[in-house]
Amino acid sequence: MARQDPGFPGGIEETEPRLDRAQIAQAALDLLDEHGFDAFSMRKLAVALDIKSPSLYWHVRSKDELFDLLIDVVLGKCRLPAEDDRPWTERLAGIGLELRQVLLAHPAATRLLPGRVPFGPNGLRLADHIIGVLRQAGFDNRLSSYGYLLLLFYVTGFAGQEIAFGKGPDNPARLAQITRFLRELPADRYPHVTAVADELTGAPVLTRRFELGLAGILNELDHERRK
Amino acid sequence: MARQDPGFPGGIEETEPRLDRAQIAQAALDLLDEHGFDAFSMRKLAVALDIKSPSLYWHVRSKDELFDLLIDVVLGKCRLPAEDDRPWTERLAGIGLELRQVLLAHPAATRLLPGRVPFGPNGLRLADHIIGVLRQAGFDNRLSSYGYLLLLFYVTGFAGQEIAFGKGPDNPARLAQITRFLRELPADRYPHVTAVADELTGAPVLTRRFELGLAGILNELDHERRK
DNA sequence: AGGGAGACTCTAACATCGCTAGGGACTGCC
DNA sequence: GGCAGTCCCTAGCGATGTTAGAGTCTCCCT
Repeated sequence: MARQDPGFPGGIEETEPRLDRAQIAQAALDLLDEHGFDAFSMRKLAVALDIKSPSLYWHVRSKDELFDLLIDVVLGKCRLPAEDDRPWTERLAGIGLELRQVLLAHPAATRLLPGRVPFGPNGLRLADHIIGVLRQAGFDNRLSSYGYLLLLFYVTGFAGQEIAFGKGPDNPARLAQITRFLRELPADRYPHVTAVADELTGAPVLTRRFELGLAGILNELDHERRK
Repeated sequence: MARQDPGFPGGIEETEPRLDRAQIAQAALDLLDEHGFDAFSMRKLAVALDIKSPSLYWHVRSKDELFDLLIDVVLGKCRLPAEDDRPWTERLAGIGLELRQVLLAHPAATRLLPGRVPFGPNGLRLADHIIGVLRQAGFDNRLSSYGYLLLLFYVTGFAGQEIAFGKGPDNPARLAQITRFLRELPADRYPHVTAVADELTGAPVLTRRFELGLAGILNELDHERRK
């Protein structure tokens, strides 16, 4: 009989110390990091684990479930600071930056996040932490859940697009390709794009932009509370 | 010899009225809309077009390039209002809402957007419009490009996650599944998540939350200019 | 009129993929 | 001794993205 796991994909395991699921997910993440998303397959993962590919399916229901586990491994790398007395905006901004950095460190895995609900054990721990910060700051349940989703959506969306633009730790070639493309555009048809082409792809780091939008979201959340 | 297209994927075609690329992309979008992402394949697309699958490769370099074209078709559905005298924040907020709505109307296609640079003809038209609004409002080139990327990243990220949570036009079942899962969580381990579980998945529409974050981003952009 | 160059499609096939069926070996418990 | 569970295997199915290469049709140039 196949090994069981709870009803929700990527969900909680009732007996924690399952040896192999963690190992498999980690190996998959390593493969993804090293060779990229397109080069990944269950068969290659099996080779990396010195196993035949069908054996994987005793531990994991499907490739998709593996990806859920893998996302949770990534989220587990997010360090959550212990409770402190900084203002909540500062604490959440820190978490946002941390999450973005973790995602950027695993570009191939980040491509899997959109379209998934990150509610494995580590994802839930992250969610609980964020919602906890908001509730302790005096937000009601409704606004706390707003805040969590906004933060999550913003960070994953930003990081995902950031990777697409080639601003992962690697891949400056991709950025150069985009820049060249934008420069060669007909200026009469896209006057504004061509005018700002260098600024669009220029700055090698988007951190400033990221912080800008993040601060805006947190401010707005604050205003909403005072209303 | 294979049909040519410019160096950048999803880029501009030099002679506009290519008959079949548009038809193929539209048919692919229809297939995606109707049967979802996982059910899509080049062979099925060929059947839908009453063609054998290898013939597709005369028009399109690869499945990936097809996806680029397809994204651009979706972005083309974004209606851009003619120039008016509303304040720039209002104009951009309108575009953001419009873009989100267009993406939500094509959930399967939206899953393709993260990880891609949306610089087909329609994507560029959209970019030029947004950057144009900002520049006319007095933003310099740097902040205008900031603003465009922020808006784009935020909207695509939000819509993508929104779809993941099952809040597309369809799929209330998915949402119910998540709610049930959250309710059954151990409250001692995830006290905050379980406390706000109903609020997290409750409201059937996220528009309010979307607008909240969007307003925050635009406000922050405004502050940045005044500095 | 003839010929050649595309444009567009086809058949055939390759390598790879996710995944299932079914069975063997090992362990520990009644 | 046997039963149940755990974990891995071999074999193979059906589907996928893509390439090779040849066929047909149209149109233009001489």
